[in-house]
Amino acid sequence: MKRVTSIDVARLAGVSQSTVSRAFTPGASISETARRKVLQAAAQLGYKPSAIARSLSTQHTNIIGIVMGRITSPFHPYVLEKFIQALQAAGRQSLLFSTPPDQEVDDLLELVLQYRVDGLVITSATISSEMADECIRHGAPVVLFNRYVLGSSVNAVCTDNVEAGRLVANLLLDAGHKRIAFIEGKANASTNLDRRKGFLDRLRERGHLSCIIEPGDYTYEAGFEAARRLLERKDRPDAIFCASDIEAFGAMDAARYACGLSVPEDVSIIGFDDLPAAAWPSYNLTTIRTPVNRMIRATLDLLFRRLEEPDAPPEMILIPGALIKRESARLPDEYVSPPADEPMAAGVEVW
Amino acid sequence: MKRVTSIDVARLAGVSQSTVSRAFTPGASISETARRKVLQAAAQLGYKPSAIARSLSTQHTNIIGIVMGRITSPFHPYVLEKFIQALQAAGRQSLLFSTPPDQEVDDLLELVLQYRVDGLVITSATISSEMADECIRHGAPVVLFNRYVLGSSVNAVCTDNVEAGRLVANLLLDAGHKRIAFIEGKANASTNLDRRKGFLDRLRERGHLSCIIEPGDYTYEAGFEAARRLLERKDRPDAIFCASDIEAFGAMDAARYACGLSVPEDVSIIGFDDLPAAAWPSYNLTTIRTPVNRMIRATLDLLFRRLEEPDAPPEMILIPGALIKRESARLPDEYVSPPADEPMAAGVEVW
DNA sequence: AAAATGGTTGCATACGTATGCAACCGTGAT
DNA sequence: ATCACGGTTGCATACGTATGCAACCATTTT
Repeated sequence: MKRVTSIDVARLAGVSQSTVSRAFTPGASISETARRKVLQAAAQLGYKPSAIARSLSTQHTNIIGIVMGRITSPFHPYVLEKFIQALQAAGRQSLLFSTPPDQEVDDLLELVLQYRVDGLVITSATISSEMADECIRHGAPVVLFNRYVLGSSVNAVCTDNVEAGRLVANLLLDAGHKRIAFIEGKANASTNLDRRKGFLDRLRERGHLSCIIEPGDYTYEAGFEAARRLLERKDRPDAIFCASDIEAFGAMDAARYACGLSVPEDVSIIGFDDLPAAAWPSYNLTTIRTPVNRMIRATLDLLFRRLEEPDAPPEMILIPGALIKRESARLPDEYVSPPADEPMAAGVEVW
Repeated sequence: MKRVTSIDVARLAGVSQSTVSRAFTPGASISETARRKVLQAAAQLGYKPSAIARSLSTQHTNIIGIVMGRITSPFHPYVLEKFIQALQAAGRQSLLFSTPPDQEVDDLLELVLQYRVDGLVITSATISSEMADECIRHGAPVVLFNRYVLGSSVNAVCTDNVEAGRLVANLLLDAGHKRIAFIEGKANASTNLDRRKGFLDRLRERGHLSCIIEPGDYTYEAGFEAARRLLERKDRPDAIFCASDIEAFGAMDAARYACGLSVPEDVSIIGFDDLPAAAWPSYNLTTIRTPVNRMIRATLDLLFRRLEEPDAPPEMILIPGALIKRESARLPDEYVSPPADEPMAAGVEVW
């Protein structure tokens, strides 16, 4: 099973290897007749140029590395699909990595860099500024998606989680809720931390000092159990802000099926993300929509700009979320949300 | 920004380039002292071996191509995550492609092969035997996941959709349902076709000739609308088999919130897949569990065997699904399902 | 002491493509 | 007819690593 190379094609077409190469290089200096001869010979032999050899020669691979924490987390598949298809459309390939529970991102980076990726998108995982610099030094600019590094030494695109947390605090207080609780996401995820911080800060600023905090981990089960614990207390909360929709679903099911309560009559529940299921009548969840599409666009835009100019100073782009008002929470009527991003949907054009 | 190569390291360490190469090749013939010298020099220079150059030299890339129809389809993210992590653990990388709505798999294959992948997993998309042979000829064995090619000329791992369809037919008839309907998945997906075929064939074999078929496309919205149409008929069905869980969720919501019916008192609903949400109390869906974990294991196993022996005759592996009995359907008590695969969960070890 | 053995090392080359450079060709201008 | 010029082509080399082969060394065997 001998591999067919450009030399074989050249021989058959009666030209030099250079000419074969040029026939496959758009914009190269080659006559139409030569190109036709070459392409015909190539087809006859079943020749496909080797991207590996080309990469070695040109010093770039056209490969973008994507490092994703957990692919199964809500809306990550959506992000991944949009990324991949946009990159494909831009003539680039995606080398995908997922950090297993026990592994650090830094170990993976070693591998990623060995494959000489042209650039790198890291989703829902952080890297140190030093590692980012190391990537730059190896010629691969990095953009963080949904994470950022304080001091802004790394390119990053992120939801404004703090501001969104503050918004929810305002809304719940404005609607007259008295006993307010928060169900956390994964303990030290920056998204969770920021949402909590904005929420608690704003509550405190408005003189509401007691907020019960239940631990969670961005799963349905955690939301269910946390809500059950909350709703079985004697000082049962009348409003629960969940750090994610998926936990909010668990919380609603706990309220209804484990505690026999009504939502929002007995307790208001607010989520975060606006997953497609949030619109299903079973939940009809009031939630903060993460501006995924805008984030994806911003990330690709930033990445492509950095591919051109790797040494430009890092940018950090913060995009606001927006409230999507449905039926799971009592909220003031007068509030109107600023225009939200499009919802997650197959047809959305990101690039 | 000069790239640091093995030659630079060799110079600093006072050895030959070959020795540097060997220091990074497990099992190569090199003394402990030399290896240490090299590794130290490499660390000092920030050297990382180039996987590209290595690939060119060794004639294999350690890259597996993964072609996935829609990443956002139910349980695909799960499959992808398991694949990626298992491949990573086996020291291989994943080049991921997703077929956009308008593109054919065959065009993508061209690209995939240019990157000289060592092997190829294709999920929820089919390729012709000719293309599979072409891949083999280029040194990349192919395994289809969740699809197969008739005539069994391509390696494939698949749920036994026909048999599962027959099972559901039996169960619904045994429970005494009279007006039975089927909500389809994506029109010409083989999974949809096979489920329908098994279901209808078995109904017919048992003398039940009338089954209303509503079109669908594997989405919540389609399930919702299809069920609404069904349930507004004067000869309202008393049982609906949905080609997927996600459609079943839509169907249940339509029954409850659009038609004011009770499930399963007024209508039995059965799904397919056993998504995590099927176990949530809001749905509590009776469904056929797709044996994803077994399928993933079988696929990886088959792939790894073919990487060793690319020319072995193709295998087609069919894995049975199992009924997961919950509360959305009236079914005979006596039926006990054979042992099911583990449910989809983060902790499941696939490799 | 000589020879055989096994472990290390370096040399030279292969892997497949891209591209700078010089050579070449034909065309139109002078 | 000569020259300049732009478009094509081939030659030669670079890209960074792996590896067969021969040379080398230290150790053990005879």
